[in-house]
Amino acid sequence: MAKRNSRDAYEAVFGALAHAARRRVLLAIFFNGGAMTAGEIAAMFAHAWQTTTRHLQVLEAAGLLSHERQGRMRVYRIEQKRLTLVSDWLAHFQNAAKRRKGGIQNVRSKQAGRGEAA
Amino acid sequence: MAKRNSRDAYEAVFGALAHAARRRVLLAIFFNGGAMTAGEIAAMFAHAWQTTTRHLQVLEAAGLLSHERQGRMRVYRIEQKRLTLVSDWLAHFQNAAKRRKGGIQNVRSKQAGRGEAA
DNA sequence: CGAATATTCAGCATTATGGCTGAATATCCT
DNA sequence: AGGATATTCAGCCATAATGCTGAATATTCG
Repeated sequence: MAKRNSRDAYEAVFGALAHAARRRVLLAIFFNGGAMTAGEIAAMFAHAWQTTTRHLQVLEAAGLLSHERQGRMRVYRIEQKRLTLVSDWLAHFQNAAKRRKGGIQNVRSKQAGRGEAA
Repeated sequence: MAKRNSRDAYEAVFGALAHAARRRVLLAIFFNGGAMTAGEIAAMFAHAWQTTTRHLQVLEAAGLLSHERQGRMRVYRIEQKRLTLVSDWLAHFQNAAKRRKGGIQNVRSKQAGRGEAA
């Protein structure tokens, strides 16, 4: 319970990617074949293992990682598909069609009512 | 002085994208032709204008926006090129070559010394 | 000039984050 | 069983991030 697409999905994914250590974890797991044990991951950082544990939880909560127990160790696997959420978001900016070209020139003369839009 | 590529560039950009309001600002400006006044942007949100001002500063510090004064109003323009930093990062995961396939199977049997690597 | 408009700057309070240390759990080995 | 190994859980603290309100600043208009 925590990854129903859209809504907070973006929130979780972008939030997870906001920390260098977490981005590093994803990259490391990826280049390691897609999976790594918690210990291997924790060993990459200078901070306490427990701190990494928390990062792993954030990544997992965002759906970017999943884990599976293997004996007494825990293997984390990267969920690449989840990253498409980011590329999808970026894709918006590719859509040159919807861009209402002109911008700056006709910018002044608007500025009217301050509506709300949560 | 604060956007020498790499190092903190990723930090700044991913950090800026971590907040929904800021992602919304980028999208809005983009679909508005690439530029919008501070007031127009602030009007999209339910929170105080000053709060938006801060978001705009974060985005600008990350190099995702730039501004220019136009009379008594300030026009913010989106710096799309800066977004390539994100797609570049995502591209790593496309490189199927470097992936050392196999993963899980040979995962146990490692777990050795905990080195540091800030 | 003086009022109105458009915006940012400053400082404050609250909440979120990230890192630490000390348990607690679950396996594995002998 | 008892100890070592692999990890997470809990709770604490310092710092960062967000949102708010009250100035302050620059520009335009009558």
